[in-house]
Amino acid sequence: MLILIIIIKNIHLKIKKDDNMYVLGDWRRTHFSNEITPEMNDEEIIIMGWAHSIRKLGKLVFIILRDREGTVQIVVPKQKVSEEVFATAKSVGREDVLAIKGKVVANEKAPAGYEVIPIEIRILNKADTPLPLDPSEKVPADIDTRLDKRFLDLRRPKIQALFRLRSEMFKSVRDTFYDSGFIEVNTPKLVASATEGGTELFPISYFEREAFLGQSPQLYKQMMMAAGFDRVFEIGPIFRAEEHNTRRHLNEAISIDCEMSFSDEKDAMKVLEKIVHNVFADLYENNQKEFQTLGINLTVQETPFPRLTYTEAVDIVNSKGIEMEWGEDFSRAAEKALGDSMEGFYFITDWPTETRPFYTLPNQKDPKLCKAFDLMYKDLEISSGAQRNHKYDLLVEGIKRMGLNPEGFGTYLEAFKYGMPPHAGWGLGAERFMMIITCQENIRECVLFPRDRQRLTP
RNA sequence: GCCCUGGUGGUGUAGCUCGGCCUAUCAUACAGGACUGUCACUCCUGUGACUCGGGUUCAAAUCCCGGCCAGGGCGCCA
Repeated sequence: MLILIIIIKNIHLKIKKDDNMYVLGDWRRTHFSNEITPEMNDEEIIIMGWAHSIRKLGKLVFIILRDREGTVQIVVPKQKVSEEVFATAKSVGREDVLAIKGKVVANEKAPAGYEVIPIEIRILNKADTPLPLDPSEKVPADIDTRLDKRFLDLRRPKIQALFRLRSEMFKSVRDTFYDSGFIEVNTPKLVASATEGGTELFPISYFEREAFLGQSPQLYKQMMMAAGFDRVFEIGPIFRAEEHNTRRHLNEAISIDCEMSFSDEKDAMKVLEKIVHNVFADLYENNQKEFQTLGINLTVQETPFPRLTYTEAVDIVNSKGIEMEWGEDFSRAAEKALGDSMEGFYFITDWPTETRPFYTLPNQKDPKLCKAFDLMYKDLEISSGAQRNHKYDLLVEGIKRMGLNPEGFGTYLEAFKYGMPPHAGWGLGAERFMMIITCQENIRECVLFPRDRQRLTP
């Protein structure tokens, strides 16, 4: 008889619990974890998130609930909660999605000085077991495993912090652009021809024609100068079909691009270093929490950044015992030699014209050199730019010299015939910039779903 | 594309040099049990793996060859 009663009671409990399974109902979150304080003692709140870790101690259960902003300890003492709440708490598994209505209790024994005693727990969704990787970081996982299960990897507080910083970086960049008189534009990523030369493009099928994914907004943003926008910027994807296999290359990346009229390369460099400096200053000011989570001590480098001519840089490389001819681009060994002798950000200016694309303006006095620059951080190139060639005839000449066919450039070239102002600009690799800000060795860490030579999923 | 290193439970690893005592180590995870202050809880019991193909050998996780994949380096990357 007693057994029968227990069984019936259990069934009853189970049905009641199932009623609240997966049901959000009219519950809405009242607080994120970081909005709760010990001063809220006795206040009733609703919190929602994931079961980060669970410790069951017989008649006492601790659930660490994790949301976007952090964690909060839920304590479930059998004597202080209903039988149903206690049973639900005992059934919670790691990474289950929970909604908890409960009371804040100030308690020195709790990690944050407060904890929450639940009045009702709703399991909004169960997580399958075992988890394909451990979001609580007890056991490390290879980057390959992590990227395969990225949705779970992204739950880790460190990874969340990194992508929060990425978002804040873009916000800061936009703020500085807007404050400096730039207009944000969007240019096509489906393009008709590969005539720009240089990098390999991804061919795609465009109805009955072949098209390509854009390698750079370069030609379009220059046309915006002919359009009279004066100063434009674009933040968008670029695609490069190079079979590179390194920790600092991606086949799909985000490029922060700008172009400015009635300006030379020195003006462009000033905008670039202002953007970079402001990002560091803004993140330093507003995001210490994220840097703490990542264990990074951010230092803000003052402007102006050091300027080094290409010729000076070659001398430094050679003085370090790395052989390099004037006129060559820097090899990895050369970049590393430069990185050894330079701290933080620096510019390399006055490049040999031959090493730069056709749209770069050669120096009038010494046409062997051109008005191009790279922004480096130690041994990593993060941006390159230049004053552009705004004279139609010189541009056509440049295109021919690079072995390209001017006829393939269509409207781009035409834009130079009907009133193109002198202009300059640059492109900054967002992921490489993030590598520097967050001290990452592998660029894949800075993208939600990286695309590289082998990886096309998830 | 080239060079180096590697691929062992869900995850991360030990074992490989010198083949057999491997019925494969440990941690974590997972399942069950005990526990009212955990915070990497603790304790007990249990589940779960040798990248694929070929070869050498009485015998292969271990040695050889090839494929695939990964990590690192280089090249390529206007």
